[in-house]
Amino acid sequence: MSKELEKTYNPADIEDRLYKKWLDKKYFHAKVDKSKKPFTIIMPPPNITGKLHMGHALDNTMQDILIRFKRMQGYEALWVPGTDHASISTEVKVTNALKDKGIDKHEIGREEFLKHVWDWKREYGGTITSQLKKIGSSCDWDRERFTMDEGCSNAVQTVFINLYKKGLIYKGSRIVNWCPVCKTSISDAEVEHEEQAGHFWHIKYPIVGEEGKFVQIATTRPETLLGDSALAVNPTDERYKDLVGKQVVLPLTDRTIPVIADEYVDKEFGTGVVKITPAHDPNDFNVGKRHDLPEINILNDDATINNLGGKYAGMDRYEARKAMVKDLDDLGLLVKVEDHSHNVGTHDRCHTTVEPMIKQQWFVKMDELIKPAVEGVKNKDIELIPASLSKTYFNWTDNIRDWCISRQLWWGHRIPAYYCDECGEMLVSETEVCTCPKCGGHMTQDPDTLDTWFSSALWPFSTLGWPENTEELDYFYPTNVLVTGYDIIFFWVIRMIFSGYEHMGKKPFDKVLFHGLVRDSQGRKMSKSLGNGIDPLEVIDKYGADALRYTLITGNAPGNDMRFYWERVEASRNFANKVWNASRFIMMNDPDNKIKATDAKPANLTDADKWILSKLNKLTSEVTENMEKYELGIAVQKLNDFIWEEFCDWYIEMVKPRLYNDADDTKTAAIWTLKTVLIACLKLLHPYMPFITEEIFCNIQDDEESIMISTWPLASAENDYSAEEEAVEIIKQAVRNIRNLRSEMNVAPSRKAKVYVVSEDSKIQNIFKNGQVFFATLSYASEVVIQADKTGIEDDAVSTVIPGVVIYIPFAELVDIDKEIERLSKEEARLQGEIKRCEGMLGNERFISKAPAAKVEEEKAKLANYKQMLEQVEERLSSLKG
RNA sequence: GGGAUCUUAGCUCAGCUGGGAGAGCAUCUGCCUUACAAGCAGAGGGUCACAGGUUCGAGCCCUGUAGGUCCCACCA
Repeated sequence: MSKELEKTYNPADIEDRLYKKWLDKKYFHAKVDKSKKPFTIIMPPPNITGKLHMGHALDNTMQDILIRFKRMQGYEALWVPGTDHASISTEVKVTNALKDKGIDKHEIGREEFLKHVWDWKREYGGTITSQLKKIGSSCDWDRERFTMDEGCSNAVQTVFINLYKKGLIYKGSRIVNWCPVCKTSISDAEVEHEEQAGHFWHIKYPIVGEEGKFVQIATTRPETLLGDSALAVNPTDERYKDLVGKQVVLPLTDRTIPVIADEYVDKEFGTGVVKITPAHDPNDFNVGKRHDLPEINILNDDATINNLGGKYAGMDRYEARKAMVKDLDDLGLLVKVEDHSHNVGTHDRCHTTVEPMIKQQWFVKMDELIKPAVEGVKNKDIELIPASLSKTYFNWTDNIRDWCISRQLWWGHRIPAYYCDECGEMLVSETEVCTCPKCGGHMTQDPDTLDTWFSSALWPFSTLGWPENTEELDYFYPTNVLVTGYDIIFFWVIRMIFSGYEHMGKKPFDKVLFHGLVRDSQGRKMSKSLGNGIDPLEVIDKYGADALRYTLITGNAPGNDMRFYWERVEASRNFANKVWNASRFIMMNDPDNKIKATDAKPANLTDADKWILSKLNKLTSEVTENMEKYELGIAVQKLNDFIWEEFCDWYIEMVKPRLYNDADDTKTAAIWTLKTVLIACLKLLHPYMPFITEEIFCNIQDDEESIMISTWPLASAENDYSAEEEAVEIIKQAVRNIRNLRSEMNVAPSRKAKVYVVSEDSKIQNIFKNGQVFFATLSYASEVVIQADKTGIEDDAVSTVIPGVVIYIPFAELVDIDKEIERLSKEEARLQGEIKRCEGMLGNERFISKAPAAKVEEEKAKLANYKQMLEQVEERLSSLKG
C-alpha cells in the first residue's frame, strides 16, 4: 500500500530514522570479499578538538557520494572514518581548559596531564564523527580509527625505527621556529606571516683601534645584538672594502666581533652592513656555518634573556629591547629610529610571534624519500584532480627541505629514543630501555613527541592494520581516492604519498580529488574570530541534510573555493521538494501501488513514453560517466535539469490526459513509465540526496528494502528510441511556438485554451492521441481563447512552420501581422547566418580533412536542416507580405 | 623576489581536446491550474578584463598590460 505523502518534503522527520535504519542493517560495513572489487576511501581524520564546519561537510559529502555510488555499482565500498589526535591544538585546548580550573600543566606533570587529555578525548573526541552522521555519511563505523590508538601508534613506532635504521632520520641542530608560549618548535608550514608595524633601529658599532670611527647597522630586533658573532658586508661593496677583517666592539658587552664578507648581504638594503646572529636567525645561521662563527643562544625557552645576557638576563625579549635601546641611546650609539613595517612570523595556533632559536631536533631526510613521490605524480601513477594542482605539488617537492619531526609537547607519539643519564649514549628502540648497555647507567626516554603529521602520513595504511599483514591491507590497499582540501597538499598529501611508496612499496591512492575552501557570501574565510562561520548543523535543521549536500556539490569546479549563500540552500531545498511532489503525483495516480517499475515493459508505450525513456537512457550513461570521472557537480546538474525540465515540466504534463481518462488503454503504460523513470532518477540521485531518495523509494517500491542496496541503473540499447525522441522534440518546439503566438495575441481574456494539432504523421497522432493536446500546459498561462478547429481548415488558418507538424489556428484574428513579419525576418537572418557558418566550415579543406568524420556529417545535416527551415520561413514571409 | 591561479549577465559561478555565449539567484510580465506558489508560462540583460598574435574560425592556444586571490621564500 502506498502511504500518503505530505504536501511538502519535511526532512526533519525522516533523516534520523533512516540513518538509524542503515546503521541497524549494517549497510555501511565492508568486508574482505574476493568475489567483488574493492573501492576504498580513507577519511581525512578531523581533529578531536573539532566541531563540524562547512569544510568538513563538503569534504565528507564528496566522499559519501563516491562511496554510495560505488556501493550501488556493486563494489565492496569501504570508507574508513577516524580522528586525529592533533597534538598541538589539543594540547593548547586542554592546557587552557585546565588553566580555567586553576590547574597548571607543569605542576601536575606529564603523566597526570596526559590523563586529562585522554579524558578530554573521550568526552569530545567523538563529537565531530557523530556530527558527520547528521549529513548522512555512510562510513564503516566498525572500523573507526584514532591516530593514537594501539595500531596507529605501532605503525608510527615501526616507521620511526625503520627510517632511523636506514639513516633517514637524524638528530641535528637547526634554527627552528620556536613558540615561546607553547614552548615547542613548530614547522615552517605552521608559521603564519603577518604584516606588523615595527621599527628599524640604526646602531653604531665602534671599530677597534680606530678611535671615533663606527660601523652603522640597522636592525628590527635590537635585543638579538647580545648574540651577535660578526658584522657582514657584501664582498663587492666598495664602501666597506677596507672594513673586512677588522674587529668591532659589540655594544653593551665586552666582546669584540669581526667584520666578514658574505654574498648574502644586500648592498642596497639598510646600510649595507648586517649584524650576524647565528643562533637567532636562519640566514645568519647559514652565514655562521660558512664562516665558522660561534652560535650564541641568548634566550630561554620562554623568550626571556638567559644568563649570557648580563644585566638584561631574565627580562622578556621586548622588555630587554626597550632597556637596550635606551642604554644605546645613552651611550650615543643609537643613530636613529625609523618606522618600518615587516613580516613577522606568528604561530598559527596561538598567534604568538615566533622566535628563531637554535635547537637539537629530529629530522627526516627528504631528498631520497621524495623521489618516488615526484615520479609517481609525474608518470600519473597518482592523478591529481584538478591536474593544475600538480604544479603546486612540484613547486614544493622541488624545494623540499628536511622535515623537522620533533615537538616539545606531551600529547602525541613519544620519540622512541633513550639517553643514558651517565655517559650520554643514545639508543633508538621499540621497547623501553632502562639501563645503558655501555655503562649500566639509567636511561631516560626522549621527552619530545612527533609532529602530528607524522602519524597522519601513515593514515592510508595504518588504518588498514599495517604493520601487521592483514587481509584488509591486502584487499583494500592502495585506496582509490583521497578527497581533501588543497590547503593541506604540503602538510599531508605529499607526506602520505612518499610514506606509501616507502613503507608499502605502493602508492597510497590512485587519485586525489581536491576541493576548495567554503567561504562566506563576501568571499571571506569562515572563522571564529570574524564570527562569519555558518554551522552546517543549523543548515540541516532548517533545510535538511540533502539540501546542504546538494548546495555544497553544485556550482563549483574541483579545487575552486566556493561561497556559501543561503539562497543557494533554498534553491536546493526547492529541488528536493520538486522531486518529492513529482513522486507524490505519481503515487496518487496509482494509490494501491499495483503497477511497478519492475513489471515487464508494456507493449503499448506511446512515443511520449519512448521519448522520456530514451532521454533517461542517455542521462544514465552521462551521469555515470561524469561520476566515474569525479565530475560530481556536472553529473548532478544534468540530473537536476532532466528531472525538473524534461520529466516534470514536459513528460508529466504530456501524460496527464491519459491518466485522467480511465478509458485510455495506455494509462497503465503511462504509470509504468512514470515509475520507471522516477526510480531510475532516484537511484542516480541517491548518492547526492540519500535521505529523500530512500524515503520515496521505500514507499514506491514497497517490496524492496532500501535504495542503498539497489543496483545502479544501466543504459540499455533496448531503451534507445532515437526516432521517437526526435518526433517529441519537434512537438515540444511546436508547443513553444503556440505559446509565443498566444503571448502576441490581443484577444479578450478567458481561461481555457483549445488547440488541436493535426498531422498526417502517425507518430505525432500517437503522441497527441488524435487531437488531445497539452491542454493543461497551454491553459495555465492562457488568457485568451485560441479558437482552433481540427476539422475546418479555414482559409485564414495558417500553420506554424515546424516540419512535420501542422497547427491550425484562425490566424488573422489572433496575430499582429507586422509583429509576425518582424519575428520571421529575424529568424530568416539567423538561418542565413547559420547557413553561412556551415558552408564556411564545410568548404574548408583543412576542416574536412582534420575534423572527425562524425563532426562533418553533423554539420552537413545541420546545413540541410537550416536550408529547409529557411525555405519555409521565406515562403511564409512572402505569403504574409503578399 | 619565485610560482600558481582568476577576470564570462546585476550577484555567485559553469563552460571538457579551439567550431552556434550557459545555469542558479535577482529583475520584469502573466497565471492559485485536479503533484508542487518552495510552483507554472514567458521576457529582458554579456565588446567573455584590455592590447596584440596564431588559425578558415578564439571565452578556450601564444605574448604583453592592468587588477584580484592564493601558495612558497623573506631583507637584517
